[in-house]
Amino acid sequence: MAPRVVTMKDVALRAGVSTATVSNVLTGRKAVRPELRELVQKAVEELDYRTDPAASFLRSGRSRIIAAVVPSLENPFFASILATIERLSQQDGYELIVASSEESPAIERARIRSLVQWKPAGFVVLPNSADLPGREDIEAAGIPLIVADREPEGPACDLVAIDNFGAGAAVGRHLMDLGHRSLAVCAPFLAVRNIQERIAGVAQVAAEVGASLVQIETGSGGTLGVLPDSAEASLSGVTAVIALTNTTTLQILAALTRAGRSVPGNVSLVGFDDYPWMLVARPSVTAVRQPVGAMGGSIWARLQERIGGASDPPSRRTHTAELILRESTAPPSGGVPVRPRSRRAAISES
Amino acid sequence: MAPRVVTMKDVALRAGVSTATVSNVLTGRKAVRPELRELVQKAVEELDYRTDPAASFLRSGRSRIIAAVVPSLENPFFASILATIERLSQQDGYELIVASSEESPAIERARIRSLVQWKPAGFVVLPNSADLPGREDIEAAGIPLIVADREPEGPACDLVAIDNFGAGAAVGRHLMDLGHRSLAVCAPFLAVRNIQERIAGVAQVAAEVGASLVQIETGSGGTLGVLPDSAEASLSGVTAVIALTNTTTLQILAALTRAGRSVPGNVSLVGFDDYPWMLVARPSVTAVRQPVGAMGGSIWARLQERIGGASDPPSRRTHTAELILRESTAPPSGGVPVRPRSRRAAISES
DNA sequence: ATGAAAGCGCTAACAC
DNA sequence: GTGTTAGCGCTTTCAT
Repeated sequence: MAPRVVTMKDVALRAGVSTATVSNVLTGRKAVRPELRELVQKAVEELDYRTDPAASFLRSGRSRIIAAVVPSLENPFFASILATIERLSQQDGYELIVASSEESPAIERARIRSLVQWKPAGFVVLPNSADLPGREDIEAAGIPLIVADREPEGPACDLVAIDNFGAGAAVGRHLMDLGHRSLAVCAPFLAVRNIQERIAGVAQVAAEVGASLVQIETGSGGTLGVLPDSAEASLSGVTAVIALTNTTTLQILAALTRAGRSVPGNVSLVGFDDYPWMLVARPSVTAVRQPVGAMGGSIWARLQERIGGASDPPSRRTHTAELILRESTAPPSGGVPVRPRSRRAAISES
Repeated sequence: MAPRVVTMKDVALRAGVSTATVSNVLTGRKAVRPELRELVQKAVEELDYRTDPAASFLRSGRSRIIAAVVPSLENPFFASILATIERLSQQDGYELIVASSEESPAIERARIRSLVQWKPAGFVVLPNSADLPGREDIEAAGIPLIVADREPEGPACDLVAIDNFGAGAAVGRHLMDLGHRSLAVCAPFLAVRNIQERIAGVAQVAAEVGASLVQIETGSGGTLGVLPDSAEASLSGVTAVIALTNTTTLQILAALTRAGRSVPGNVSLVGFDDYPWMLVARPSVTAVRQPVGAMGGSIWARLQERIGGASDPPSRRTHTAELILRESTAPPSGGVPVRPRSRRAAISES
């Protein structure tokens, strides 16, 4: 079937050197005289030799694999970040193993444990909860780890995220400027760090002008699942709703529509994450845009440094989100805007 | 760092058997006396032993990895299928390596070639084009391959797809029933097999009643990229537009909105793939729903059979798509529907 | 700077 | 049915 597979020995033979030298040329871990180096490279070309990852993996105890664990492969936010990491890591000769933690800390831990077996060159984890179970497994194996999106509790680790507080504050400010004084924030789960920070941002701005703020937990039901009764009730008392995740944005929009409330006439809506459909929705949706491409880039950049042996203290890389103003936000019925609107508003610097 | 790693020898020692027996218990490739079997399992538990995939991989020449190559990780259609495969394969003890072919046959080939190195237990490819370059590499390595979504030219292979012709026909019938006689179909590229089949389905129904049908190629520009002028012009002459992919659906909806054409008053729209946002768009979008979960399930089921050694001839598994009727389709201005509408219409059986 | 040789931990032959 | 043994192809000492 396979027409005889080319091994390193064949290359060594053809180049007239030892396998050790071939290995040194290929891995670059030891200097080789330029002439031999070229001889080897020529032989590699001619034979179309490719390193057997299995043998390399077994002997060196490390694979050219990057392991990524995300809460869901279907959520476009995670998918975009994975796409960027796949593209970049692939260019550097790594393959990407993906695992979904299905929004469950227990699964997250199990998936990490089995991925550690593969001794990947690096781990990228977007945690479900503040725990990050499995962190010890990764660290015990001495594998570099970059955490993104949500910051776990415990000792500092390399983190890539957005300025959640700033994003929340920008949304709050926008709504205050429009004259809203009665807000609701919604998320599947409120007890997550990034959600808490977004809420804190909104809350600070609201407090400055004495606006009220209710917090609504929608649970992890299907995207368009029915909201809890209490949530529906809370929603009815406010003039503006802030959806703190992309799934919540659709959920709330559907709920408001079902309840017959016109947006933005009756209630304003701000969404999280910016997607093409928000432009074709009627009204188009004002939303916070997270720079997913840049985040993926930062994750890979930092992971590369760690794989390369960087041992500096853990760093936090914070990206700036941007509020995209569209039609779903307007002054409350009878209210008046305090300041003029611009089409975009940068949220913060980092 | 690592507190001494548990090897198969340790397990053998503790259970008082040979490593071969341990291996046989673990892989199940050879029968082992029940008592010993239990002894080994106990030792495995107690020592928390896990097979080193590197060594197993090197020796057996096959890894417990599934390789999946898709045109894009960000397109939700592909993401959903990957999510299902990840979940199912993970349950059976495989890890999933994903690769994006970036809609390019050249990249597709390159990615497949480097993945073949990992000697995965199986390949899943959703091809970019009719070529499926890289197919030889997979087959030469004797690795089972399941192709999905688009059928490649050349010798038959295991395929999982939808009944594209039936889907197109159902859409066509729906629009004919509403009284439309001037249609347009749109896709990024028309020269793809599944797109051609969808068009053929529409065309057949259109021909039966003498309706006109124009084909528009929108190119692979950004989702909401501007349409070519010729496309805009073609669009202006029809009373109904059928978007044949999910990206096209958004593109066309945006273009129609930009052109100030009301949907469905001025023009009807049918989309492809069914997403939550289609429910909150105004008007909500009539669309063809592909059973992505079931397709992922079929892919994994067939791949498992092949991994298990099944050598029956290549099979085609065709799933039935479903037309979800919503607000974006209506009789053309001044026209009258020929038959009453129902909320759903099954497209075909398979 | 280079080569010789020793395994990495496991599975597949083979002998019993 | 079980144990013994020989590598899988590479990377890594360790001499030279």
